Amino acid sequence: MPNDEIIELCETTLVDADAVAALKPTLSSRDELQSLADLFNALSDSTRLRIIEALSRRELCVCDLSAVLEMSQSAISHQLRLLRQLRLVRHRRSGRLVYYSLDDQHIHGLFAIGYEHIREESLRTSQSSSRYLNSEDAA
Amino acid sequence: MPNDEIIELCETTLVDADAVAALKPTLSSRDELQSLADLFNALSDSTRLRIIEALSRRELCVCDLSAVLEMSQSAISHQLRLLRQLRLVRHRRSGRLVYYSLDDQHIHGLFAIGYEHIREESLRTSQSSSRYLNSEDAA
DNA sequence: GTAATATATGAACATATGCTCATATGAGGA
DNA sequence: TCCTCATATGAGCATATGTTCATATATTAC
Repeated sequence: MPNDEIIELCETTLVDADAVAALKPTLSSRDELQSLADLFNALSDSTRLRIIEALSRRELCVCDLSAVLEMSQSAISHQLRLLRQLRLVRHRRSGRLVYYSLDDQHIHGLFAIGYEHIREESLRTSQSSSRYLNSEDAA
Repeated sequence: MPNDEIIELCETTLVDADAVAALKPTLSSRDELQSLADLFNALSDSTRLRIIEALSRRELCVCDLSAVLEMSQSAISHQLRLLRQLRLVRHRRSGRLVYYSLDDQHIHGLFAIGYEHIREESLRTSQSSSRYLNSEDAA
């Protein structure tokens, strides 16, 4: 692939050129960060999170998942495909049924930390409504 | 808001009706999972991850961030707005410059776990290419 | 073999998203 | 005041995404 086209972004002024130069080589590669982004992207949709939470409790076949989420079988299957491709779920066939289960221990950790964030965030916003700080950006 | 419209999804057959009925009330609310999804969504784009990683090293003004990422000031500003609204970054004004920094300890944990996943995943895929399992879903 | 059923998948559609471009805002210096 | 510069933001556009609908595939029962 044709890498490194000439980038002309010299519109910007540097405030701390040394810091910028020192920082750049220490950052992760774009590929790595893209993979990370793909992982988080799998968790960025509430339907997929609902699927993941349900599967974290027990293995389920597609039709039961469909019933749990009250969504169409097709919608569930499409999302399962995505989760499968990212290796976040595992599947096994049993006759006509296909059972899905979680295939990643990291997900529990990500959920746990995510929940901490949500909880503290709801605290923060309820505080800031009765306080003088950060009246902006509350959208 | 008009909640609970009549949902008719009885197209699906239940395999384990008891399990489904038992599982449903134990799951998180849709609002909670939507908030979680919003958080992960903020991390689901590589530009934003690059911004977050840079800010995790040091506070930066917009123009230096722009230089570090080699992207336009406008693109960076738009993404910073999103991160600000989600309270993931903090900003302070200094004359004409605006300095941004990370405003969330959870992000480090999310990054760490995410990286573990990536690393193991790259192991798994390099293994499976020389093995007989999982020839499918390798996309 | 055929029929029935569980799941997978392609196409289509509406909506969301990330960038660019042009411009607005806000602060400092003349 | 007027000008300059750093940042913010709205509009527009191209692409991505989540769902539905129709249909394909795979397995069991007959």
